[in-house]
Amino acid sequence: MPLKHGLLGLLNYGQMTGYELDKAFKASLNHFWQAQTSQIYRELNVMEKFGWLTSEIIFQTSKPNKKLYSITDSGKLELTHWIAEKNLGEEIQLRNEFLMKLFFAGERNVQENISMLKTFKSKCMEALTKLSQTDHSLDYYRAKLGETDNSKTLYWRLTSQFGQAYLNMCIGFAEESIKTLEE
Amino acid sequence: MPLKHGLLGLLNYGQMTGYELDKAFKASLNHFWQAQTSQIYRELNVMEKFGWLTSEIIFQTSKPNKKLYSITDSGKLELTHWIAEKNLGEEIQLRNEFLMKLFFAGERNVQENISMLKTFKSKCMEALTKLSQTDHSLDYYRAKLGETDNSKTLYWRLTSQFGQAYLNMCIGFAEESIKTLEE
DNA sequence: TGGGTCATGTAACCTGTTACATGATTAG
DNA sequence: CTAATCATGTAACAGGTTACATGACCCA
Repeated sequence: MPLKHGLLGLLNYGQMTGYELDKAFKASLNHFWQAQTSQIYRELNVMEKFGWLTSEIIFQTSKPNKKLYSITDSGKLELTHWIAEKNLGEEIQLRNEFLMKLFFAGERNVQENISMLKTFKSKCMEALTKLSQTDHSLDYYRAKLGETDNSKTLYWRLTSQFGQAYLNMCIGFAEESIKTLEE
Repeated sequence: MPLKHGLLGLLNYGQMTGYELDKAFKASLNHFWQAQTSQIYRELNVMEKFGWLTSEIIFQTSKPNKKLYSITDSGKLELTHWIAEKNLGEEIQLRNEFLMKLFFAGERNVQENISMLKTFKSKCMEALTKLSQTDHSLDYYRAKLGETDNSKTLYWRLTSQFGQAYLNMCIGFAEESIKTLEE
């Protein structure tokens, strides 16, 4: 359950409301996992029932009240167990709708497919730009956590490097494929 | 709906039963999309209700009866529309549980993380071996379709090349990351 | 006065996963 | 005799998506 564990991991850095979690999630984990705001609120309820979290309502005037979540000891255990799971294997599988389209692209003429690959390439280049923005928000969160050493940010940076390597690979693939089709 | 359209695409090559579709799916599309057998049967029912397919029951002695599906004109239209959709964008997003674990790996000691990356690397190398088997089954299906030209198999091969490039990128990433952590 | 931020969700639906069920034939 | 192949699913549950609702405050 990667979404639940992602939320656990973020709460392990400190207490947060659902609203803040949603923003933190989208600023840090979004390039390799996506979640809707509504889904995050739903999962938080479930996780509280599991005993992984506790919540406390903060009453506010001139702003809506909010619910501050904290990770419990049981939640911390769950997080470390999940990280240590030896299940790596299904987790590496690709699920890619673009490749599904490409697979069946033989139904169309070559020109349309070249233009599809060009669109793909430019989307990847856009995404690459956005990823560097993720790096900036990592710096922001590191400052917020008052991290002096690299123990956490090192791994954050690794995931972002993976994202970059992936997108560069996609761009290279698109270029190669376009060349092949142009022959 | 990539699964429905993947099934449409396969049926567009010729009539098949659910059982045969399941095998064809797993032999050709599985490296970028996964589906359970039960899900395939369920989707076929839905697609028939949509009018994308028709089915005919083949009675057999000494073997269970079977249901042979054929794509309709409306199904063919749907397939080509879906391929031509200009939505490329969400389709390129990564969803990777391994990266989620890596992101939060700062909670553990470096040795455990190095060993996780080594496991990751060896799983990727295994997957690379399996992919070359996919190439063989593509040859098998090409022969079955009696394809003389490359119009379809060219695109099949491209998706397989993408898979190879992806896995090689993962292996390189793992090696680099292990080096960084060993410092 | 209109749009953005703050802050919470519910409801319905679609898609994916897991577990289970049946039962004959055929190849080693 | 046993395991695989053939061939079909159902049921329950988990996870993801889409659409909608509420309402005050603040800034331009």
